[in-house]
Amino acid sequence: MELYKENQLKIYNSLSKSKEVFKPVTEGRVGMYVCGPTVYSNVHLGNLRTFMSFDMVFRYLLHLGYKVRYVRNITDAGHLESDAEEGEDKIAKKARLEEIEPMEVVQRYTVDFHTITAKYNFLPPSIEPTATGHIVEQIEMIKEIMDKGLAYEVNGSVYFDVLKYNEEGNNYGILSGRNVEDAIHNTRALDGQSEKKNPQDFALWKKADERHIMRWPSPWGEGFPGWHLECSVMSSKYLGEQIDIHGGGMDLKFPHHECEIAQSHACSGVQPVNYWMHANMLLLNSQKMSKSTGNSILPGEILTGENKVLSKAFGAGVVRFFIMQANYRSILDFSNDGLLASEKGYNRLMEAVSLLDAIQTGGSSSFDVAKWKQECYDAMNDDFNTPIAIAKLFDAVKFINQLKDNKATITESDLTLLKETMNAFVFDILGLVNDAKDEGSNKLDGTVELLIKLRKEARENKDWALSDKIRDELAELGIQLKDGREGTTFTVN
RNA sequence: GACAAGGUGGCUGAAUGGUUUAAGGCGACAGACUGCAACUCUGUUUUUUGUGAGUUCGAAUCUCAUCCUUGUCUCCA
Repeated sequence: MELYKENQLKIYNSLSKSKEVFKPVTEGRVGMYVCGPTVYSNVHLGNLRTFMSFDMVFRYLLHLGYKVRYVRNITDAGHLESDAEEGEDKIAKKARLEEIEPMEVVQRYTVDFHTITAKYNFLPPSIEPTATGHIVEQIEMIKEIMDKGLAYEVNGSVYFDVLKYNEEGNNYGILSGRNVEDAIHNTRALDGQSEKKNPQDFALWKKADERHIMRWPSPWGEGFPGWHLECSVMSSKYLGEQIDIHGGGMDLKFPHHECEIAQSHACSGVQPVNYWMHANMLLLNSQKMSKSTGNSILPGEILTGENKVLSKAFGAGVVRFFIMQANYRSILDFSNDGLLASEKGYNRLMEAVSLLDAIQTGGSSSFDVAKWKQECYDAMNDDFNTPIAIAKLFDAVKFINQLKDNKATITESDLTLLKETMNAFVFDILGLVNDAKDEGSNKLDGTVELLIKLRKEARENKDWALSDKIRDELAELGIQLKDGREGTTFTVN
């Protein structure tokens, strides 16, 4: 029997602002859409956290036995600059600065994005559609919205008529809690000579001026699609009119997701998303990340240590563990101290998992493995509460260490259950990787074993100066010797 | 200004009315181990939940006020 039948998953729905029992449209299948990266620069660390949260959601749904179609788009059409660079496309701007083709920029940062997500052990989505690959569908959707009378053309651009949409009994603002009247007051002063009917209307299609490189023909002339349209188009194309889960960063709630709801609802007449999930933001050293103040770091720079923010390089598994120790809906403070603490905890967890293969079984168990297992699932079923799940894993770590010291006992069947559950949660669900695993080569092993042997001889001769020299200099190289009852072992840090 | 998400121990970070005299990780302290350490293990430790009122038999959890942080305010993940 599939695990989802015995686990009642609850998800916090941003739309209702409450935890709801998860019930997919089609039993046993889940359609999930997550707003993907804009590929005109390296993926932002905060963005990576969002994607990592949904990678965990994807993993847990798969673990529960759902057939999941996970769609995460690539925004490669670029968007307008919000500052004085009027009418210029972000990707086109970058391309001009670097004197290369726009699609070259797209390609470079798409590859970078895939490289980074692979390093952080993300599962690839089921479909990764691009905005530029769906221009035809986007034009079709605009036509459909115009046919319903909810969009209008001005000078080669098409805008969504928000006021009319609301007059027909809809609620633009249903997700973000904003009301349309306030929006008028807040934007009127800034938006004097707009060609829009109302300031809160948003663009579905934008006319391209001469300088705009990325452009496509349309019934309204040459132009490019509005930012919000691609997600409506691609989610309905691959997941249908009503999808189960739509995810993204908190910052996308308004206007992006609000506009998505309006566009999709205008076409289909139904609420397009059953469960809206929003991952919270990330701070760096208790402050917002900003390139201009230097308070920023790229995901790749964490792994190499080439940055001014952290004292050393950290493995992808450590970073992932650190992020999973916080709830996806909480603001997370990324810091050197936080990572150092997580690294220790992470190492303890991994050591315990490694120990599982060498455990002796007995006639009884001094730990209720079945109950513990259920508690792990209960944590995940409660809106993917990974911090609690990890706390539970450390209950098992303590037990495993007691087993190693023969201070606890376990039966054969309980050990099998313990191993299965630990591996499922640590590797399949949390997606952690054992950073240290593949670092030691045979040559290194042999060399260190030789030094351990020399040190052992020195110690037998009470030559503490020599034995300490070997120990300390190896430590400086990142090789830590561990003197145990049955001899000396080592780990590579 | 409006809307949204938050403010919990030395740090990180759970718990949304009573089984929590606030989980787990890190740190600190003590013991075991060690030639001494480190590692590891075992045990102990700290806060009364931004501030001020209120509701309740009972509040971190609900209400009100106030301060602070972060995000967003229409083409910026």
